[in-house]
Amino acid sequence: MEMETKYNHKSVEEGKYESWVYSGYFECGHTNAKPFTIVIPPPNVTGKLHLGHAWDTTLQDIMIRYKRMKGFDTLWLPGMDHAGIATQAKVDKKLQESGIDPRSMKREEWLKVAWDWKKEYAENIRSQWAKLGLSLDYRKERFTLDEGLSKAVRKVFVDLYNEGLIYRGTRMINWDPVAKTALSNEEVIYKDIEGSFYHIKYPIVGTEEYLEVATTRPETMFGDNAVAVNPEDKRYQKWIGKNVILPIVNREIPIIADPHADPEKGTGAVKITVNHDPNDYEVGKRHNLEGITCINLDGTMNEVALHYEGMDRFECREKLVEELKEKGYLLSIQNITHNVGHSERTGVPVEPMVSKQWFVKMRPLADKVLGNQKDKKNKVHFLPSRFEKIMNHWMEITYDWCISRQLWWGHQIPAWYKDDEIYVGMEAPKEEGWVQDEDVLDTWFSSALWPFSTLGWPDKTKDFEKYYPTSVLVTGYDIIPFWVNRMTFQGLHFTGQRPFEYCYIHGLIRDKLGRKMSKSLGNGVDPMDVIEEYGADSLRYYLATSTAGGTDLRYEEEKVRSTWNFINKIWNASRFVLLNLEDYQEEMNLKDTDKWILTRYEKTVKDVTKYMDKYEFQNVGSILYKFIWEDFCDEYIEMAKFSLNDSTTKQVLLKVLKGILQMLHPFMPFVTDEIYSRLPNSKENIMVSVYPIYEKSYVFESEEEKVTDSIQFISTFRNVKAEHHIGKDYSVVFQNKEDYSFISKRLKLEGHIVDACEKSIYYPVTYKNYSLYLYDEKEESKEDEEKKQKEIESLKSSIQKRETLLSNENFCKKAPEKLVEEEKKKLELEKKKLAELER
RNA sequence: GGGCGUUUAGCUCAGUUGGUUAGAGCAUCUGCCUUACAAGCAGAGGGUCUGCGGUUCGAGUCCGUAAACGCCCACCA
Repeated sequence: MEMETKYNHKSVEEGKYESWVYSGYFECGHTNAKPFTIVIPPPNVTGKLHLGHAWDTTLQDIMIRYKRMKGFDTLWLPGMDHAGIATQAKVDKKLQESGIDPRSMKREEWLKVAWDWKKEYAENIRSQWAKLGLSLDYRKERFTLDEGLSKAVRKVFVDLYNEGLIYRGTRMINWDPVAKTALSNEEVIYKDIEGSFYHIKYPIVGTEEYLEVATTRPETMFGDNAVAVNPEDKRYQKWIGKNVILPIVNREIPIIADPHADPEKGTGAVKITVNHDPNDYEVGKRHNLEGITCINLDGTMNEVALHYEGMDRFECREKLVEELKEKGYLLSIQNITHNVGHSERTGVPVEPMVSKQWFVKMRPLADKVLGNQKDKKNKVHFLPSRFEKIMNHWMEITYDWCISRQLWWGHQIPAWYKDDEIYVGMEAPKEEGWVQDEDVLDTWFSSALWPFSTLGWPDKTKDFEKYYPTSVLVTGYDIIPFWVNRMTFQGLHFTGQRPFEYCYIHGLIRDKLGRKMSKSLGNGVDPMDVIEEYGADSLRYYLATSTAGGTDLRYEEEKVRSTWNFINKIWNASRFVLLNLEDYQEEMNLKDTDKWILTRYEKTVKDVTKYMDKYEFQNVGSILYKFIWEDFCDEYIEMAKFSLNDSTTKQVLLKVLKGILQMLHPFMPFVTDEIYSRLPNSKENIMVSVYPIYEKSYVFESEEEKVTDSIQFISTFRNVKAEHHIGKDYSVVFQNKEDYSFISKRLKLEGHIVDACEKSIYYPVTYKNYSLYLYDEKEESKEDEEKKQKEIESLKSSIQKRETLLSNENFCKKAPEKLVEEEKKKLELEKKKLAELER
């Protein structure tokens, strides 16, 4: 079938993915070669993939496709994450919208709904992966709640518990009052918000005086245990040990001395609410204060808050301030901007709460990572390397990880209770009367095991033996604390090895103005829409080559369009080659121009391979773009038009085109497959063809230079001709006996060449050994003379600069000889040109 | 407060270990329908590489310093 005259991404991409999957090309285990493994960062089963996913997965697909063509046994393992809080929130919302109160359901009933949800969204995600062309081995697909992965989770929990690295305890934790669950520190996002600083009068018992206490959270005063002042603070020293009366509540609490009170902040006297503030909790421990809880788990006030019982915490704040004002306790209100922790998932301000939860003791695990990172051979290598610091810093300051979540969607904690006894084990105890912990584990607890749990661990499977540790992990820098760090310590602890050799970090996708893409701004771009308009190949190439590693990417549709143009260029160049391929023969009799393109091609193969091995796709992109568009299309194809009957030309065209397609294939799998399949003798599919290998026997330095010089001369000629607006009436006189046949053909000089010309207006065109005079047939203008003078001036100054440089002894002594020689040559050339101009 | 990143053409970005006249896409200007491609071809204009100081024969690149913007961590009564 003939190729269409324009690249049509829809018809090219149609049906290809299905045939790839069917053919089994994506499956690992075809060879005994060295394995190359990537586990996909499992997307959450909460929605559609966004551009960030498209970027992240494209990078991985490029690595996998490259390594596959390089002969590795590649495994790219797909999977998805149950995403505890996020999914539960979505399922709940859906139920509520249909008039059902999710919490009135039985756990089992609710889970059934959640699994249906999961199924639907997993299908959707798979179809998006297909659109992107990802070469995933679906036989190995995993889900974080799979039986196998659950087993790994239980094993890790039980082992850590037995080693004393998991414990249950009452601590102050971050509480999400909407999701009604505990959170880890990483799930709390601090945001600057406008707030008020309320100055409240706390009367001192037995006096007429009072302490002025400033707080941003007056509603917590029902739980106040004390007022703290700094022991060094002269203003308050006399009151230490006395009591104050809590307004409204009318409860006496002591004035204590504690360094936590900062004399510079607020009034220097700070109310201590042991159960509702992390710092106060520490103060409480130091002073043996019994905490008083005044807020319920759903964010409403409890009975301690007297007549505010049942009221939402923020409404209570408002009403309470009014009451304080009425009763004369409110001294002033100051407007301030302060940082308040919000739940990453529900977005509401978190409530510090004292609660019994499960924790992972982090110190020993983190130390193991820090130790391993000192081992250059076995550490996780970050790309770019600076991101290692982020992980190491986290390991240094990390503290115990709260892993229990009061949710239904997740791995239920493998702990059973009977009276005061606790049993932790892989399975429920056999005796009667044991009740399993209702809570589930933090989603990241199972994600942390992903690189090995997906390969069958803790069983000693063949996959685990062969494909672990994985080769590269690809993710955004925002996920380092949540995931990369935790995979690293769990991997080291349980497998004794790093979970991945390299950790390739990319940035975030932003909109054209540099803003994060978000639902609230409405600036999100659906990758499926982009694929519809420009094709997956355009999107992939754009995403992979537009930015250097680790930096953010501003999405620009114009650039995707420009990539489409590039593919259209490749399409048409291929069309040209294929249209001229009849009578194709297997003999090679290389001309200079063939040697020129082959030399450049080999250099391209060498450089591209170098950068592919370093995963520097931006560099690969620019090298390929330049080679394909400029060298292959603009020059070689144009040259080839003069020798299309030559079998060698055809063969060179084919050889270079084939290599181009192969090097582009990891970036644009669909269109390269389409064109490659049309090439003669392409028996195998491009994705399992052998990646081009640098061949020195096709490098011809002197011929390359010779042809490059003529190309430079051609370009100089066109430049002069265009600069002086010379139309079709002109004559040329060659100044020496070089071979101009090739140049004449490219410039279509035939009919313009004369032996000599009488006209006085002429322009010298000189490049290296080539030199001719260009005569314009129209009259000389003043403008032309000015231009000529300008050129003379700039030549003179350039000559001067070079002479100064060359007369510098240090330069001649210290600079590389080659550079000095080149400078000398250039100087001579310029002098020659100047002489021509001034003749 | 600690750390990191960015700052290069009108816009978005490259620029490998210091070495010709700092590159690309888009945009702009000029001339071309030259049959692979007008979503193209051939040319052109546009940058004191954020400022200052230093090392060097030579600095966008290395060192120091200042600024602007952004991010992370910690603190945040």
